[in-house]
Amino acid sequence: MAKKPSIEHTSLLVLSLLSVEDMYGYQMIAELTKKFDNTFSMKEGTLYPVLKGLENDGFVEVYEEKTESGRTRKYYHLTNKGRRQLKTEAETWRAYERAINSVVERAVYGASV
Amino acid sequence: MAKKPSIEHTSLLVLSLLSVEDMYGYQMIAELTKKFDNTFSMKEGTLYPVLKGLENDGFVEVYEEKTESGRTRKYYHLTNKGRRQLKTEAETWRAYERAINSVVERAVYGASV
DNA sequence: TTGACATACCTAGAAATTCTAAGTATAATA
DNA sequence: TATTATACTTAGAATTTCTAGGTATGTCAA
Repeated sequence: MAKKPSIEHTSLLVLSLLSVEDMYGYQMIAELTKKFDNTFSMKEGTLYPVLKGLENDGFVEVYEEKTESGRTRKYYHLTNKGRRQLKTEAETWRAYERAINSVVERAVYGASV
Repeated sequence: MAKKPSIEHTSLLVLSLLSVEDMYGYQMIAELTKKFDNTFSMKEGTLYPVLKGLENDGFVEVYEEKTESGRTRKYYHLTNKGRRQLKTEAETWRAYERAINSVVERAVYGASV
């Protein structure tokens, strides 16, 4: 249901996270794992290709930074174009959510014994 | 994000509709098209294979009925097993919805000119 | 009665997204 | 020094949905 491309949960989540602060991939997964407490989880094999796509579309910019320990991380920064995209995707999500709920809320769960 | 099989929007919507009354495929599409006013639409190529799957899983039962005009329709009836499945899928959907929203609601849309 | 259109259902193959299951490399720790 | 945690990457498979056809019947106008 609903053209897949119009929902795009992964990019919506990533753009939302990046609208607050710059983050690196592994950190996003940790953040989401916490919020989604065990129920759902974003896989690395899902995230990294999506990040590459967001970069290609100009929605995020990448820069490398070293920790004190010397480890290198790739930080992602939301561009203005990315922020507009976030707004669009968030609106699409909300419309989709409302539509699903308008059907699900009417559902009758009572056992029809 | 989120194992596809755990969301299953199409079956959630179908089971929800059938929890209220028996319906036939074409009717479900008409119903959903109305509720989703133009934003999303369930395609026949999506619905009918899903109905077949729900039948195989014992979530729905099929029977044929003729209209006064003579046209034959295949009506779908929700079984008790299907009703339990609906409950499960609705709970999964709500958990998923909450999780997504907990991230999206924190998003900052203000242009960072 | 013929053609056009709406209803009603079906299906194969493609497209899109996500997952699995590896792999590489470095830092921390035990 | 070996193991674990961090951090990123990728190929191929799995799953869901869409595209784009197809069949068949009933209605209605010309």
